[in-house]
Amino acid sequence: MPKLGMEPKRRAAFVSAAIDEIGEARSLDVSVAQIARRAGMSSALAHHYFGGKDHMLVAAMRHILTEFAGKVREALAGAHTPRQRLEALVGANFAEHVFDRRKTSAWLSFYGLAQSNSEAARLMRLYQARLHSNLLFDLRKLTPQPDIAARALAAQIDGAYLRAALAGETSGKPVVADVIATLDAYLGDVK
Amino acid sequence: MPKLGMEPKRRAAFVSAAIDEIGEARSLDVSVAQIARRAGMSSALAHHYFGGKDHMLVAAMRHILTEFAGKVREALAGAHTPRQRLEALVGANFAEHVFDRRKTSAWLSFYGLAQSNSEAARLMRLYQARLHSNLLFDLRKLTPQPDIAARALAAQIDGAYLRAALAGETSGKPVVADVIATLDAYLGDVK
Amino acid sequence: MPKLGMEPKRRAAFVSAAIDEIGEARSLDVSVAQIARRAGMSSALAHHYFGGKDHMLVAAMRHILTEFAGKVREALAGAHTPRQRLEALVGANFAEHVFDRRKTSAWLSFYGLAQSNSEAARLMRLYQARLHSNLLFDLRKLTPQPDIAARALAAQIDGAYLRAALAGETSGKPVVADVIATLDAYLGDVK
Amino acid sequence: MPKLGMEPKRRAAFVSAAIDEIGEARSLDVSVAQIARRAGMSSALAHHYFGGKDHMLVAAMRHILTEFAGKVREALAGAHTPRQRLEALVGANFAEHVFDRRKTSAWLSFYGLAQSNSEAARLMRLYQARLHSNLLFDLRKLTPQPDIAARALAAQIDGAYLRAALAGETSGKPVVADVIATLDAYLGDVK
DNA sequence: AATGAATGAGGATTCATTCAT
DNA sequence: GATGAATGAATCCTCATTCAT
Repeated sequence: MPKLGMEPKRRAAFVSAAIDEIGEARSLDVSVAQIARRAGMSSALAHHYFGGKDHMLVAAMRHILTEFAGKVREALAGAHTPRQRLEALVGANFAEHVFDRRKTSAWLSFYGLAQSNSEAARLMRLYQARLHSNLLFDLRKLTPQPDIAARALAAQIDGAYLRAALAGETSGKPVVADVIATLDAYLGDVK
Repeated sequence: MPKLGMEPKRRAAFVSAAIDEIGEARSLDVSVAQIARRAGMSSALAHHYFGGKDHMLVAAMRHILTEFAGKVREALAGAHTPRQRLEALVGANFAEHVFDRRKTSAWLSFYGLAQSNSEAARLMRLYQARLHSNLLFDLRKLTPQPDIAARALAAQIDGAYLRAALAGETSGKPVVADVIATLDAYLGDVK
Repeated sequence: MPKLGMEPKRRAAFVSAAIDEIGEARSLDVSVAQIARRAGMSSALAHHYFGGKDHMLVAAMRHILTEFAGKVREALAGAHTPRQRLEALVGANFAEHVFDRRKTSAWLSFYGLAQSNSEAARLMRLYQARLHSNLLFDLRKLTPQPDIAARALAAQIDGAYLRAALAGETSGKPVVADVIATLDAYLGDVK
Repeated sequence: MPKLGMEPKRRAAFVSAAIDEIGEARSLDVSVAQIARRAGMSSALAHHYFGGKDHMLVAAMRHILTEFAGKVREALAGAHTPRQRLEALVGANFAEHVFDRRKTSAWLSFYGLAQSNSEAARLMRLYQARLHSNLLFDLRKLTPQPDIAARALAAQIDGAYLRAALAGETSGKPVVADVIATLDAYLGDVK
């Protein structure tokens, strides 16, 4: 059974199982054994690869973040004007792929983890910094006060995500319009 | 020994100890025994009063919410125009009393609880509904599209709170200005 | 079932069960669960009372030592001349009660524990200091060089105990004569 | 890659690493993985060579014993009279090479192993028999009661080693004089 | 020969919860 | 009403050992 070079695959399987399990349980209180069972491996192997439960959870968080960053990059690649890029960015934050029930649930749980685990906190700050910087980049070209608008939009995006996730919304579509409305308001475009 | 009428005081002591403990641990993973020790009572008594750990956590959440609602009411009582009331409302959400480190930490942890505990979810929805309705009440008098602005402000308030809490900010002051800026943007008041 | 003031009895039961278990297994590699089962209680209670496995093992070591000290005191109480006292002391070290298979086995295991556990090391030093001081007290009255004789006798006692215990001897009687012979040799009494 | 005739070297490396690891941990509770890591090989290879952890520990014990026997033989080779031989023998038991901290620590741990592992017990008996027989050989030429003196000296040697090792002494020198004093006492040589 | 991969078994420890007093 | 006593269940983690390569 044991083959060479399995580590990356096994790690990915654990991470995926962890996200599923957390998403289903709607809590980080899932046992390593449960995750391992779902991944079809032993809990001992999980420890072998990750060194501990927390490291595995952080790996799961990192995975979600990396995947999300990729989607954002794709979305931005298809946009050309600053306005288009901003709309694409907001859209990416509420895309179906991101708004999957299991992932929103896991993400909300990570807010808890980020309070007590420094590596999780670091990842959370990384996410926040990226979002803010992405917004700022294009807002600079559209308004003389890009900073305040960037902070407002970033906060609204996170808050709207939080509210929608807690409400169990399955689509982020309606929320996108709300965020764009704030963008318009800041740009002074009365509709 | 046991005095009459002690129950409310004891319950309050448990709730207060729970908030402190959660705030310090930055996690809901605190044991009933720890909370009871801090409260100066036995863990058995905690069960006697609350019927279980989760019920006690929900009671703590309810306490924070009730206290917060009182502060909001006070703040609104001192305001007269819609504009003043809105500013007071935003201010109340980031008042020092609310932005205490232990409370922000507990509140963020409750986001996790609200995902798996239906009573906690109910309280969270109650909070959200109140915030939205408070915003809407005054926005109605100021703009023809109060709904979208209310949703935007509510989301920004929650998101900003989240970001500030995660960043470990000790004051909510700077954030207030950001939210008011969005209000101005929606009202078309260019500064 | 739970009664008040049970702690001392329970602790004693755990300690006794621990000695039996260690003695039977001839090793400190016994699980807390095994000890608890033998004591008729749960392993959780063992942790409640002792705070951890090592603390329980040290308590067992302390128990053996305390009991032994009592036996020595008794033996010395019945002796009057220095010579009688020395013989009584040597006899006490190899008395049947002390030479019980389970206890010798546990004691040998404690030599291992004393290497890595500082509290066990402290107890071991206490035992050694007591033996040496007891020997010295009476040798002072019998020889001009009591120190060297005390060290010799103490070492022989421990070494003989070790050898007999490893050999699985069930009686310490023969050994007593050997130690007394050394005493005689030091006192210059040719037999 | 694998070279021929490597087995003896690899085995020796494992044994040496095991002694070091046990000596450092001051306990037999060291994992095969730790030992293998220190030896620069895989834990699987350790099993391949020794067939199991206990066999490896016994091999380590045997190694210490064999090495020690060699030192004793060397020491005896340089001595000519019975008295010289006895002094050389005692000296060898507390020579620096033997009294190395890691080795005393490992040796004390082996007392534990000898209680539950029959092969280790056999080795321990072998050591004891050798010591006794070496002492007896020369004592026969010096005293009419060689037996009792041999037993006394053997016990004192082991006991003194035990006490010195537990006390963390780094030199066995002082102890040698004590043992010789007992020899003198038995031979009736008053100093 | 040598190892990375994998696991089953077991261990200490924690904890919410129950119950007699 | 209040608590010390007690536990069953569960958790994370470790480790000796096996096996395909």
